[in-house]
Amino acid sequence: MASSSVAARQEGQSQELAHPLIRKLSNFTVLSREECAAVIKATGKMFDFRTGDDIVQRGDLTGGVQVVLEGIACRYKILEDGRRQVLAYLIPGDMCDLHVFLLNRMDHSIAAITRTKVAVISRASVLAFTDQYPNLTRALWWCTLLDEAIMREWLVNLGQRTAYERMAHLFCEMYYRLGAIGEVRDRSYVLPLTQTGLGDTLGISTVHVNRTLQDLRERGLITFRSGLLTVHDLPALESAGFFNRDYLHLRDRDQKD
Amino acid sequence: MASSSVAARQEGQSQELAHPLIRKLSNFTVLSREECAAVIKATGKMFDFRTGDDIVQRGDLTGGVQVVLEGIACRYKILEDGRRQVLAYLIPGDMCDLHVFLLNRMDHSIAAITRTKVAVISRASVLAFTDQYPNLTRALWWCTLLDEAIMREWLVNLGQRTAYERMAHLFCEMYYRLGAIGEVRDRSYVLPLTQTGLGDTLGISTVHVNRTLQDLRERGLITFRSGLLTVHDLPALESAGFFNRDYLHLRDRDQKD
DNA sequence: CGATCGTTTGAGTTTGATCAAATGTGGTGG
DNA sequence: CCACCACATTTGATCAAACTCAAACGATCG
Repeated sequence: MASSSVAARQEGQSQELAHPLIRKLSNFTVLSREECAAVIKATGKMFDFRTGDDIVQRGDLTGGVQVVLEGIACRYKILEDGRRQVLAYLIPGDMCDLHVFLLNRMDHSIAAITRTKVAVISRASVLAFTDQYPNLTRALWWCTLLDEAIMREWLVNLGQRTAYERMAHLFCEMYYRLGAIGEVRDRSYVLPLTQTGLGDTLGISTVHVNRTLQDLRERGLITFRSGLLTVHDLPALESAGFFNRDYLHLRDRDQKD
Repeated sequence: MASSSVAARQEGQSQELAHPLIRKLSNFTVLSREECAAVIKATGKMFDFRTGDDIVQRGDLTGGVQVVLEGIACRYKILEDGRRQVLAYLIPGDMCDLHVFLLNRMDHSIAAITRTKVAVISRASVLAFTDQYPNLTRALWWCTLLDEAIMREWLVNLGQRTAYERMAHLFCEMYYRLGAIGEVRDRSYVLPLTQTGLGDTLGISTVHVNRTLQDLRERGLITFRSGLLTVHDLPALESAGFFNRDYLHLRDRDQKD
């Protein structure tokens, strides 16, 4: 269903706005026609990944920036003994590895959690951006700062909140992030995670995920069935998770509910 | 003692290397004489903060970048009900708020945990950097990517590791970060935290911090007295914390122990 | 020399993990 | 269409990690 909505946008609107990255960068600045063209021109080969495939692996050389066009992916790290922590979810418009500049190798992996379409922008193109398009560079930089803001909130989540609060918070966050790219319909969005995946995200065991989900459901806040999350009472969910959307730095137009 | 070592460096070396920010940026690239001069020229008024003072507060307008010259500070967020999570430690050379570009307001606060000296680089100067010095811009950007890498590891810490492992991991991280700027002597470094502060960092209660510290001490890995942390057995501490320094992206010259 | 703040210890409680097993559910092939 | 398999969810029982509360003890400082 994600793909059908992208198709709809591509028919109805200009190429610029159909490009998820340009839409994302436009949240921060107004890109000139030239800058948009540069982004589109730099967008190279496209790749498809199946559910579960690694898009980038720890230790890989960072060759360029991969932009998610469709689907959802996640960053994660695995400890020697198998424990796994999800670090972020990537939705259309997000970049996998603006780490091109950081050392040569990825210090974590990224996996597709649905069928995911990715476009590559070469390292050379990004370097060229920084040389020629200061405004575009700032917009890209802004993306990394936004990622950071989200990670800070996740730190608070894992460090201070209870399992119940964490889960409520995560569901609120995804509601707003996906809402901002038009992927929320009827107070519902696609969240193709298993309970194990949720556990690896929230730092709790699968069993406890299950009980916490039941708790949220019994209180009438959400339902989560076969990868579809429905929010029945957003204000209640937000207060359950101590959620405050400021950190997402959404533009006003995205903030209406 | 931090301040005396800075003074020593300033006498013995060129002004460029004495500037903590230039030293930090030099980890990523070679700055030209002109770029160094631009950084030094942009370094404006200096401010002193006492232990416990807020350097920046949540909601503040971001006016410019503040660089830590001496001392240690921490980023933190507080929930409505008082729970507090430390998000990062800032040591000399680190920047408080490269968030100048992100929305106007800080979404978290920064506090001095020792007497801290800070220099301000105006927003205009940073914008000018991005217009005129692509190489310098990339170096600044790299700093935010490094911050991100550290935050990712903290996420793993809070999400997956036990209290004992978390603490071991944190002590390893600070050992290497402070070591890279010459602040480790005799396997010891200044870590001016209370047990409450450690708890807010590691997501555990003060009481549990105390017991975990005792545990680490009894096993002969560290001692932590009056703000001085001594590492008695670094390899053991690293394996206790599942620590792998790759994520710090240290240069080889810093990696010797 | 109180007063304040930080550390330490003990006892009881809670949260969440682990282990084990039962119960869906969706797909595949006969 | 059914049997079967793999995988995910749900439930119960037990256990361990970490929290809370309470109190004592130790520094440090005006």
